[in-house]
Order: sequence, then C-alpha cells, then structure tokens
Amino acid sequence: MAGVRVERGPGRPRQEHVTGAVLSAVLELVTEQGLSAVTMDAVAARAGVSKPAIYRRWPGKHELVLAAAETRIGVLAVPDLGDFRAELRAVLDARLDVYRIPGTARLLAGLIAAVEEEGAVRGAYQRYVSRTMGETRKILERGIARGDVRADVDVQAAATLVAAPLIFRLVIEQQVPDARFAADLADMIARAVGSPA
Amino acid sequence: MAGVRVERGPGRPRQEHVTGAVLSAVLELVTEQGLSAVTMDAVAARAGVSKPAIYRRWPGKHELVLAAAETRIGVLAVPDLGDFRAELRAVLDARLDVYRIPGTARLLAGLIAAVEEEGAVRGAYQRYVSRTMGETRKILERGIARGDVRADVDVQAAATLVAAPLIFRLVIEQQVPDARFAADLADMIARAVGSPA
DNA sequence: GCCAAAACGATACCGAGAGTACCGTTATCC
DNA sequence: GGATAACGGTACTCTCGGTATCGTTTTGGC
Repeated sequence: MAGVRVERGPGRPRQEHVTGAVLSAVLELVTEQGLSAVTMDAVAARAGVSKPAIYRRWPGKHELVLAAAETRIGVLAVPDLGDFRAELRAVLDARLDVYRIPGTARLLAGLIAAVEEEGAVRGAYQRYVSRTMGETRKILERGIARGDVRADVDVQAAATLVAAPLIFRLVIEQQVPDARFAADLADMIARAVGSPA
Repeated sequence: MAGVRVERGPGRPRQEHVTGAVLSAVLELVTEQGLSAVTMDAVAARAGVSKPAIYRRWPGKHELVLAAAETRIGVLAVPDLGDFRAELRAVLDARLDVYRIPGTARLLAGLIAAVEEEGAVRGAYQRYVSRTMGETRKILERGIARGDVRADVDVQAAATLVAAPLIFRLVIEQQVPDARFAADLADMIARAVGSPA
C-alpha cells in the first residue's frame, strides 16, 4: 500500500517520521478546512516535508487519500460475546466512535471520489471493504451457528444492512449519527435477522 | 437551481436546447469515461456549446454535477397501495431501476464529492435529500396509521434503513444491486419495522 | 425601422494544483 | 571510498476551472 521500496539495500534509508507526518497532515487539513484544502503543496508544507518525498511513498493523491482514510477507519474485529445482539451493538458502537470524529465525513467523501476517479486505487479499496464487511459477516455466521440469527438470511445482504445506515447518515444525510440512532438500528436489525424466538 | 435569468425582457432569450444538451453531455461523459472525463471543456465540446454558455446557466462545476444528478435520481412518490410491504417493494424496485443505469455510481460519487467540497451546493442538496427521504417517511407513517408498521419505530431511522443499503452496495461495495438483493432487503426491513402480527 | 439588451460561439487568458526534473546534500550499505 | 538512494528546494509543464473580450445574432420596446 505504501511506498515502493521496502527491502534494505544501499542508499539513504527512508526517514520513518516523514510517512506519519504526511498522513497526519492530510487528516488535519481535511478536518480543519475540508477536502479542497488538501493540496499536495499544502500537505507538504504542513508536514514539513518536500513534495517529492511524498511522491516517493505514494504514486498520487488518490492513493494518499486512501492511505490516510485507512489510518482512520481501520478494520475492527469483534470477539465472540456469546450473543448476536451484543456483538451487533459492539460493531455499531465501534463504528459510531469513528464516524463521530470530526472530518470523517469529508474523508470518506474524498475516498469515494478517489476510488471512482482512479481505477488504480480500486484494488486496495476493494480488499479493504471486503475485509471490513467480512468481520460483520463473521458475526452473522456465528449467530446462525449459535441459533440466535435466522438461518435463512442472506449473510452478505444482512452485512450490508448493518454497515450501510451509519455511513449513509453521515455522508449522504450529512448528519453525525448519535447513540440513539445506533440503538434504534440495533433494535431494527435484530428484528430483521434475529431468530423469531 | 438552473440559470439566473427567468423573467422575460429585452435581449436574446436563452436557447432551451442548450441546457438539455449540456446536462446530457455530463451524463454521457460520466457514463462512458468516468468522473475525471467530465471537464468543462469536454462538456462544452460534447454539447456543441461554448463554455460561457454553460456558466450563464450554472455558477460552477459542482452545481452542474448536482443538476445532472437530479435529472437522473429524481424524487419518486409512491401512492397508497393499502399495504406497507407492497409500498416498500415499490420504493426499492423504483430505486433499483435507477441505480442499475450504467454510470449512476460514478454520478453519485461525483455528487458526494461536490457537496463535500462546496458549501454553496449544500443547500440545494439538503433539500433534495430530505424531500427524497420524506417520501419514504410517508410510507412508514401510512403504515403506522394503518397498523402494519410498529408504532414504536423511529420513522427517521427507519427511513434511513430503507434508503441506505441499495446506495451503499452501489457506491461503497461497488456492485450493481440486483433484484434478489432488493427482495432480501424487503424481507429484512419488513421484519424490522412491521407489526409482530 | 431602430436601438438597447442579452444570449450566442470563439478565443484568449489567468491562477491553482497535480505531477516531474534536477539540483546539491546527506546517510547507508558493500 | 564508492555506489545508491532519500532528503529539501526549486523550477518547471500540463491540465483544468473560471473569466474576459470579441463580434454576431435574436429578441422586446419605442
């Protein structure tokens, strides 16, 4: 995902702090001033780094935005809590915490635009999305095995039902989701996929 | 939303076909070559129109993209069908028809990016979103009045649950939703908000 | 018929931003 | 000590959004 050069060899090695400084600069700029303020010059200046140093690590702006987004919205794993409902709450609450960080909506919007514009980013993005959705699928499959999730649900469709509403409210409705909304979602989704018992 | 000059008066009137040709050009370009191909010069050339003619109608690219998106994803109204489940299917199927048109994912991505970048577009966008969600809210409220939707659901949250999954699958998961997915959604949402009866 | 007004196409232009090339310098491996 | 490669700095090219200006054309009002 990151730079091209990983193996050791002759030549001056990368200065590790540069990578972190650049990613932080992207997150700061997008939070404080929005997407349009994230120019390569502004990022370089904010990070105290030269522009070529950025291009040695990422092939272009789209990839940089993707990398910055990944540091924010990482893949989270939920352990077996013995109860589908509890695990559902855990997923929603964890996502809620991330989406409530200021600037996340703008960051996601930039990510979506970057993926749509640049086919090169799509591969890494696809892997990220399927990994994230995979965690939710696991919870559903545990629930089916356990018996507190209906055996006849389409797991992939149900995973989308879980993942979509929070991000929709943030990015499309342009409102920061709150705990009440997450709780309502948990109720509705539990009825949607839970065993009738 | 469109041009500034509506009232009649002296001077050469707008040529109506220009507006339509420009909007069509945007949709064609985004469908055939993606978002990055939608440059003002390309739009002008494709529409057989001069660039100033575009700027007489929309103040900037963001507004143009919003206008083009609105011609595609209009607000749809669902009549009272006497049954919540049937109306739910009607909403999902109608949305499905639109989202399956090639290029719609790219168009939506462009819209999201435009809104996030340009505060000026936000007002019109907000009105559009709340109008669209309002139609879904109406269906839920009819259902509550009728008795086939639980009276204790949060209508706004439920509307998000209905609207989010299709668009999420298209824009985030990067897959065109199919009829099977829409049917699964209808099943799950009906259990989520339908009366226990 | 004539004039003001405003849209039209065409073109040239400006400024900003993405990305690249080249510099001399510095750090590391062999 | 030499090859390698990252570093900051700078200057550059190219593309794109947006504006200005031109002469031309089409309308309404007198």
